[in-house]
Amino acid sequence: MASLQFWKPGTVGPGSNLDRATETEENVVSSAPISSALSLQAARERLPIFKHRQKLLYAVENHGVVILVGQTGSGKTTQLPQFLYEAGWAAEGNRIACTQPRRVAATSVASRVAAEVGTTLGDEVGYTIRFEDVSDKERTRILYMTDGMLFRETLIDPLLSRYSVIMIDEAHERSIYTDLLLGVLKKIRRKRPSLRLIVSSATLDAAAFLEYFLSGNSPDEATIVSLEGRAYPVEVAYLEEPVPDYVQKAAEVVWGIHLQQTPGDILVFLSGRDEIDRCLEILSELLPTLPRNAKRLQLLALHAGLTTDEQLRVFEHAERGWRKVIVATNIAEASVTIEGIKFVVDSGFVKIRTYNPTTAMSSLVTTPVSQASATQRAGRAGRTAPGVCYRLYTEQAFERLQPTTPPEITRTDLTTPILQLKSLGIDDLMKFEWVSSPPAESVLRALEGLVHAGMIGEDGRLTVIGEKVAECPVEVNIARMLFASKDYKCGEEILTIAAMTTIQDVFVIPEGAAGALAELERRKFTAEEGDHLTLLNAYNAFVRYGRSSSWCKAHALSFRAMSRAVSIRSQLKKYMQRFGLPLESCEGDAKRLRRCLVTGYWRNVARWTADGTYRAVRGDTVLHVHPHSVLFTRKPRSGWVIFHEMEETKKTQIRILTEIEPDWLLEHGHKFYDKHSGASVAAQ
DNA sequence: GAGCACTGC
Repeated sequence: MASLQFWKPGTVGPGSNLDRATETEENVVSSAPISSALSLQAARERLPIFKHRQKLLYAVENHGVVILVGQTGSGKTTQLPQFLYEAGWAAEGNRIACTQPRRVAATSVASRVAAEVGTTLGDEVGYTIRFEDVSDKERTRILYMTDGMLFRETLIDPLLSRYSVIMIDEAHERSIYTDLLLGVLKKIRRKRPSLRLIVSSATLDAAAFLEYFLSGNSPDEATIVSLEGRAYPVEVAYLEEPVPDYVQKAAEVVWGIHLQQTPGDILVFLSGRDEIDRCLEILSELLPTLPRNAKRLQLLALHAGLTTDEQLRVFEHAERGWRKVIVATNIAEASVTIEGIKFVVDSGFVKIRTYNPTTAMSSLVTTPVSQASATQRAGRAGRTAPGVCYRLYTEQAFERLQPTTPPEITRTDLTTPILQLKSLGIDDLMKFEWVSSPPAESVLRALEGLVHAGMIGEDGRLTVIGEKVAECPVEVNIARMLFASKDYKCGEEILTIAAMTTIQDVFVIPEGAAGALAELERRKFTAEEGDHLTLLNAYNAFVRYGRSSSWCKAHALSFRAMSRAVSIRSQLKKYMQRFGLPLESCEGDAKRLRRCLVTGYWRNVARWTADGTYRAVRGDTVLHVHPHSVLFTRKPRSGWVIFHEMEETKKTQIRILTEIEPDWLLEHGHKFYDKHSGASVAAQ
């Protein structure tokens, strides 16, 4: 059984100043009810950031870029935009923007600040996220938004002329849009020096951001301002010896903490759903051995695959005499904040998606976390009181971890980002000042793909269709399909399919017996042609039965995902109308519809083989059908399929398949060879 | 016969 004497202690985090300000957390979804603007104002002024007010305003006044180093709880996100507002930065029709990598953060912070300012949300203080614009064109002075939204705005207003100050929050997370925005903003600053930037970041990355903005500029272009945080100290304990099975060890450690009877909830970081289930299973087998007088242990899972209701359960307070243990994926590292966590158990692993430009394949692999990640995880134990973090690896192993996680831009398909940069008039990508350069191979492959798809001409400039597709918030191949629907007279259906393929986890298949029932429900939508038409059926049924959540529940569909599909569809519909693409129905002519699908997916073709797997026509890779596919159990009659995406996990899998006829590929002028017979099966 | 880390437009 777990015994904690093997641990070697150490400490991270700030000093133990327990005389703290009243809790007024930012970025917390479940915040306390708002009593009155007056008491909020009092709470506001107790925040540590108030001591730095003059220093901050001076820095913004005198430098183009301020790198702001401050921990969660310093109040930067809620207070700094207000300081700037009060200091007159939003005068004369100017706006102050603050970007967030996530939608919930943008909305929850905006509503908090609106309350502090004493205004209705959407008036002086507002937010803009995809599908929701709660702001006023004339009156909004402080605007919270997702970084993706602000990047999109640069496509319409390349100098972002409405804004006087732009604060890029959580920049250390290095989302792809954060990186693209920083690159574009550096360029904008040269053309419009009156624009001020604030880049908010964790300590580790501040120097890199400073160096980035100073490069090629005068020394007073950028400066660093540090704020003290308000987190509590977290004691860190390492294993003395590595363990072979960290899932087993995680369960043992949780059990050990629990038996010690020190109060406080436990948060465990594992890499995925499988591990979470296994860990919870081990713990539930131990439950009967719990001494009669001991506290009870409430076991909870937290990962993105759960329904909203299931996710919300982790926020409920444990009943008297119970302790919560939440076994989570990386979702609990930054996206979801749970109050009252006193113990963190960190496996030191995370699943990371990386893109290989050479094979055009992405892979999802369990990888050791970075030191920055491990520090962030540990910090989850010290939000409301001092805490302890148990790392399931040795201190030497921690020292060997890479300092930060590689930014998303270095491990993703750049097709869409590059199309958008081109649309911004950035034609020479080699001269673009990336915060972190993506691999040259990625840039080249993306350009090559864009030329193939007809988005970029031989001169390297955007084509007419390329200009339009750059505006569309979908992947390039999907956009191509939308445009081709005009020729195949199936705009209505392709629009639905485009929306459905961009959402994830449409079908909710629970564990155990309920899962088998859900599988049967799912089959009711099955189209024999494949998954694209099955998704179309599910969408049409959802709309026909009144878009109801109870209907979704009864048919194993995610109401959240389906509602999102409705929003995406109506957004894409506006683009189609703008581009003069007709919304005709194929009137049940599935063949026409499938031929249209080929216009988008002609690079994703696979051929069935006798052992039930497929071979990629490009690259000859062995491909496994994802178990959620309606073609998982069935051979396609023609033996040929197109697929939406492929991903390497333990095996290389393809998701969302549709059967096609090989000669339809002829229309795309691409040549494929049958590797076994050597015969050209489709040639121009 | 078997599986999907997390975001965002």
